[in-house]
Amino acid sequence: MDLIFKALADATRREMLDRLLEQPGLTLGELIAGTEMRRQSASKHVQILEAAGLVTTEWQGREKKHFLNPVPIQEISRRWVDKYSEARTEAILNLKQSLETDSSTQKRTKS
Amino acid sequence: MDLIFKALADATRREMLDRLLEQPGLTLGELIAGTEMRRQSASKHVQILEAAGLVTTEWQGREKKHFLNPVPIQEISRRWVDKYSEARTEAILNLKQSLETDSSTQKRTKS
DNA sequence: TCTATAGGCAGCCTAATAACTGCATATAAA
DNA sequence: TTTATATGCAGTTATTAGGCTGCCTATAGA
Repeated sequence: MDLIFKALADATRREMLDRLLEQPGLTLGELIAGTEMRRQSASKHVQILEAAGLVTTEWQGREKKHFLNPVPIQEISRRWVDKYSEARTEAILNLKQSLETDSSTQKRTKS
Repeated sequence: MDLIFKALADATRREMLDRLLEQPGLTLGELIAGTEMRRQSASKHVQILEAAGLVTTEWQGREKKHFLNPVPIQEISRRWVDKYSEARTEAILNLKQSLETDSSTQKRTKS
């Protein structure tokens, strides 16, 4: 799971996933088209995405086609995000409680 | 959005969120109880979580209570994860396609 | 066969992270 | 009022991350 979160932490990599969502099968060269990035940098990003299972690849001759694999994202969503959804109601209750609490507890103007 | 992904990229911070999910209102001292981490390190993590909107705080006297805010996680899920869910069917089709493609395209044994 | 193209791998450099120490401030309790 | 506790802020250091250059291999096409 850590690999997935780490992979998603970088905006460049999220953009790559977006592009692969729109256009499955892009090659490395196509992925960097229109960007300032060097091929080698993009290659490292792809490695990280592959290690996280977010991208699969397929060689066709000398070209390497890249495909998005949405499954890990969905697993994170199902196994991790969902438990926080259940907390929503409780969180709102907490908030209400704080608001109802005497506002004199809000000292320490510093920070 | 970047702040949220960055905040979630660190396992220590995800553990903090887990603890705040289970026990809302923990203080900084309570948060580091049982860990090897120094208070100052935890404080920085909390700052990052606060900046991402994942944690809200409330002063009570000299104590600072911490609360999980699950909303940003849900927004990410709704606005970002969901679009990848729609890709699932298509991704499976892509996979099928690759499998059906002549396997002789799988050269380059290296790497 | 020769040349151009697609990509991998290694190494280097810089910036961002995450941990720590030391010191300061605010509140609580004796 | 004095002391202990809860936290903040600044600065240092080590590790990680992301980008680049240089060079190598493999395939495609003339």
